[in-house]
Amino acid sequence: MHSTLDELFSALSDNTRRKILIMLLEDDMAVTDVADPFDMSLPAISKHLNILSNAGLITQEKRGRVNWCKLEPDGLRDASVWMLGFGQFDILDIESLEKLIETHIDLTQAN
Amino acid sequence: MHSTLDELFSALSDNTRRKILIMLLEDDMAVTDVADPFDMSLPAISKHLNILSNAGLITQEKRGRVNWCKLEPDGLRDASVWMLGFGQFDILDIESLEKLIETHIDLTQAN
DNA sequence: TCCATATTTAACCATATGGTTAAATATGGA
DNA sequence: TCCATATTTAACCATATGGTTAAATATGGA
Repeated sequence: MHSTLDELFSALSDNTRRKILIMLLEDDMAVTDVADPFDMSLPAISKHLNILSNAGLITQEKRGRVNWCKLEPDGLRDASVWMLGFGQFDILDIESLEKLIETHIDLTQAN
Repeated sequence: MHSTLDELFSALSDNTRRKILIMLLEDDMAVTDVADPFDMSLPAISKHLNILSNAGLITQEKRGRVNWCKLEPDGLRDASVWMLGFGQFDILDIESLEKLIETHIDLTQAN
């Protein structure tokens, strides 16, 4: 639950783990299916998934033999907050931020 | 120059380095002054500064005996872009984003 | 010229990280 | 009951990381 910024940024610092996060953006996945596209052993993937869990970026839920992995929506929050707090957010151009907000408002009103 | 996301997130995953970045937000600093608040040897700080440099988060400029460290304004860009691309930006509440934009616009018009 | 100051380099060390293979564990299903 | 499937655990390994102290280097200034 209470993962540190160290754990968060450290979890994000590996390309395999970032790819896994992107995959989980699509849908929840079983460990074996997460491992499939990688040229790497199952235990290695299992370890990566543990690291992502401990960082609070995913959750895992065992149903039967299958351990389902799903993205934790708030996982990136603390990292984003740190970066915002860092005050360097002018790095993102305002237009794309405004678009993001419009999109968000549209979605909000649609619900 | 071309630092990878691995290097970037990895550089951010250490609290000493994050503190150094925050310090440099205030002003450029000499290596010795950066080291001052930390209970750590100068060579250790020197290594941290190298890691930050390689990640593109700071630049160093030697003038005389003194190596001046300064924040690289675009350093966090790639990390932010990845996080935005990840599409999880609803994690930040819209109001604070809007405030950020207003502030930015104010600053822009003031210039 | 010679000492002080600022910083890096070298050599080292303990622990962490990211991978492996082999074995163990747990559940599903014939 | 017994085999297959899904996954983790254990033991191991090479390399990376974050720290240390001692020595080297380079510049400034009396």
